[in-house]
Amino acid sequence: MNITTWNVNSVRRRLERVLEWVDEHEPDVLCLQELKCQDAEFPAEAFTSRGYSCSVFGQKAYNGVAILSHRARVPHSDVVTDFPVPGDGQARGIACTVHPERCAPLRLVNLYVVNGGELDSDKYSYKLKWLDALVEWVQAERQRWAGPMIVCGDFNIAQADLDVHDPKRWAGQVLCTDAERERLDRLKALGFQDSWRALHPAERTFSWFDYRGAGFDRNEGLRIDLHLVSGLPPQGPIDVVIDHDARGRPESSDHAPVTIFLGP
DNA sequence: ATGGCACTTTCAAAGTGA
Repeated sequence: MNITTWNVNSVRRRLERVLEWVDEHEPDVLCLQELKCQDAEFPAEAFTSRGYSCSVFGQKAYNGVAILSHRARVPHSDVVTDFPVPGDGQARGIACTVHPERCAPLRLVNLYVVNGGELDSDKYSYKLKWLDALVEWVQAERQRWAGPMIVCGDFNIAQADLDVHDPKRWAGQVLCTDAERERLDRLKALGFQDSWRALHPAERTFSWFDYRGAGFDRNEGLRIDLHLVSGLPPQGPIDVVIDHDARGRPESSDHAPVTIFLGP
């Protein structure tokens, strides 16, 4: 069983790249962020014809999240959207239960965390408020659901300096502030572990690279796309892969797809 | 301090991203 998270930076603009990747990797579950389209514009047919069912929470021009799962191998159910701040007009959260053939059902949360703009902006204060609401929401969800849970997505927070190509340059900048990191710490304190970091305790690798300044070619980026896992079987994730090949292709998203592999 | 690049809206300059 595997679950991919990928900020695609416009699903319509990126459709060929995404389908190419799906055909190559045949993921069981695909969590997308930054669709940048409304539900009706989501290219569902391209995915349903490949065997996936699509749950979409879209928005015009900005944000937008979706969970796709292979309907034969891993059907999904019990979809909820519009959290953790219901009615804010920002499509940033979608959750469901996935039902793998040979493991226990798993609650899956797909997030596009607020970016935050500049430190002195309303966007940044909203990001902190949104993260506070997220901690509350996940805590409640954890109480509703006793089984394994994964919270994945584009977190727009580099948790530690080891997740940053140039920590001095990024010190105190949005995505790296203590206030954001403190909220991510509180989320993890609910019983979640950053699966990639748990498997690679000292490695400096990134999931996002700026289009500007040839960030990818210079390996200058941030690791902000995560799978936080809770209540998995003792052996935990078998592997987590950040697909730099996909990021390096022409007309790619500025984020790489990140996939967690769970047994069996 | 600023721009670099990419995307969307609705046709062109501005807002957003990270």
